[in-house]
Amino acid sequence: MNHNLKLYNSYTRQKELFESIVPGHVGLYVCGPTVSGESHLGHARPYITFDVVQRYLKHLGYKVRYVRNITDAGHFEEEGREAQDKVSEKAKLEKLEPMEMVQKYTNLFHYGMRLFNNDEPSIEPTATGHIIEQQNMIQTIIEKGFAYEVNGSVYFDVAKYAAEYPYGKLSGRILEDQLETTRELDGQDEKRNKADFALWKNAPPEHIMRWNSPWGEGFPGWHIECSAMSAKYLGDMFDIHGGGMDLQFPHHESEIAQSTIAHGHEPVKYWMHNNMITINGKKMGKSYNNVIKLSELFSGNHPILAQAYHPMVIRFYILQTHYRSTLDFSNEALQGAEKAAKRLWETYDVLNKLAHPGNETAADSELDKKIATWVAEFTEFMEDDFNTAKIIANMFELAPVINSFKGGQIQLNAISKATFELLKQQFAAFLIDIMGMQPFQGQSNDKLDSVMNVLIDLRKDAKKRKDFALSDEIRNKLSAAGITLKDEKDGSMSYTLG
RNA sequence: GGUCGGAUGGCCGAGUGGCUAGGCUCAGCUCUGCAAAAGCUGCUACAGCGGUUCGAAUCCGCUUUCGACCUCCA
Repeated sequence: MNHNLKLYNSYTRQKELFESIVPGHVGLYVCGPTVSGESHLGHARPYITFDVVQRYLKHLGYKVRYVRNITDAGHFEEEGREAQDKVSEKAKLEKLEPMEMVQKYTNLFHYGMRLFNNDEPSIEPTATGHIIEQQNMIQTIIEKGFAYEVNGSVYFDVAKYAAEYPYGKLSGRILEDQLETTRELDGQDEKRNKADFALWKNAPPEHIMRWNSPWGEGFPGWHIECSAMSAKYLGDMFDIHGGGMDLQFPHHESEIAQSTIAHGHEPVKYWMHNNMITINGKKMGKSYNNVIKLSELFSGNHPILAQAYHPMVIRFYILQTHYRSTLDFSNEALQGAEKAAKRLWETYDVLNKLAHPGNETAADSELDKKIATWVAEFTEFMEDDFNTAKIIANMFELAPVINSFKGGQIQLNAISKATFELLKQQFAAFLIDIMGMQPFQGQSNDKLDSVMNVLIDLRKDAKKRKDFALSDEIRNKLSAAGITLKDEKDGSMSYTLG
């Protein structure tokens, strides 16, 4: 593979040259959603971020197997309280079958992903569909002596693990701190150490989701699903594991520990973590009760929202910032992103309609060189840890030039045919194929086109007769209907929807 | 309390030891019957205090301040 892709590995805390384990192939695992509720703006970030990652890897020529799970078993545990299953608990409240609710939120999630124009993962495994795999993995860990069973539950022995392996390396924490902060055990506690985490939980009688196991009826612990499913579909050592930074500990740290024992080595070559979306400086998340759901975002139906935002505006807004920086939500920021995204898209349209005269040498070699540089930097920036923010900045450097070609301020022969073709091809490749942008204004169609042509002819005629009252009326009424008419320099007229 | 990461102009945001990031907003101009769009021009920056350096917003230290994780979280 001919590239110089560097990505920031959270595990080593530095940018590393990407080299796939199997030449020509990439295994990518991204922690998917827990479908016990509707996805919100915060969830959009990892899935858009890693969509671009897998798009770029494909662009480089890799065959990518992209696995993104659906957590539908809802196996969470809460310290100091009886283990409970949030999925089944909420289902009772809503009087739905657990799987009915899981299905509903899974569908909503998929709907959102499609609107964002995220490619579908190659495999989207569910936790409930891989109970056997999870049990097998737990069994292996028990056999190797790193897990113990108590009253139908199985726990991972973190202290024993940490004696031999660097537990806490990914999240940068020291186990001693965790072990020392022993809190009072409230009788219920079965763990040998506070830091131990559940691989399998015994299900209390009221628990709806339950499966048979060698340890009795129960349900899998939180972390084991990702380890079991990634190993099944990507092998016990795969290239990239992605997810939100908030999953680094304990989720990903535990994945490393489990897999290391089960397979005898670490499971992942490169760990990638996206930063959070914040609102008023605070992380958007259910614990803060400050989420804006995707459906609210698209409809504008939320007290904080000044308007509705198109999915492509959200995508652009997310890509305008580097994925490892926090990104603060505000109406102002979204509105800025909306204008910028529209202008960029229109520039792309303009570029597509330009016809180069065909000269081999550039009339303005300096401009020619500048353009070639800006275009070449698309690749350079992408390969520097997926810096889409800088790519977009370069596209805006190009925008005035492209528009000037159309406006006539700059002649197209200023640049060579080769440079023009490269510009056109790379602009499309990065904007459409790699960053995954698509048109976000209303799509026109043949019928609308013919209706509009009638109106445009009427207006042209009115203008010719200097009947500006009529020409303005046509334009104003269309504008009220959400259609914008533009008088082009050459006397023609064009229209845009929305 | 522990660990880690930020503080950039009206807003959002990139980034680097010396070279205009970019976008949005705002003002002026060109074009236009008028608009819109587009183009051109302009406007505010690198939290504070020290240090290293010929030179730091960029490296180091301290201070102030915000946040993330340590519990479910993308």
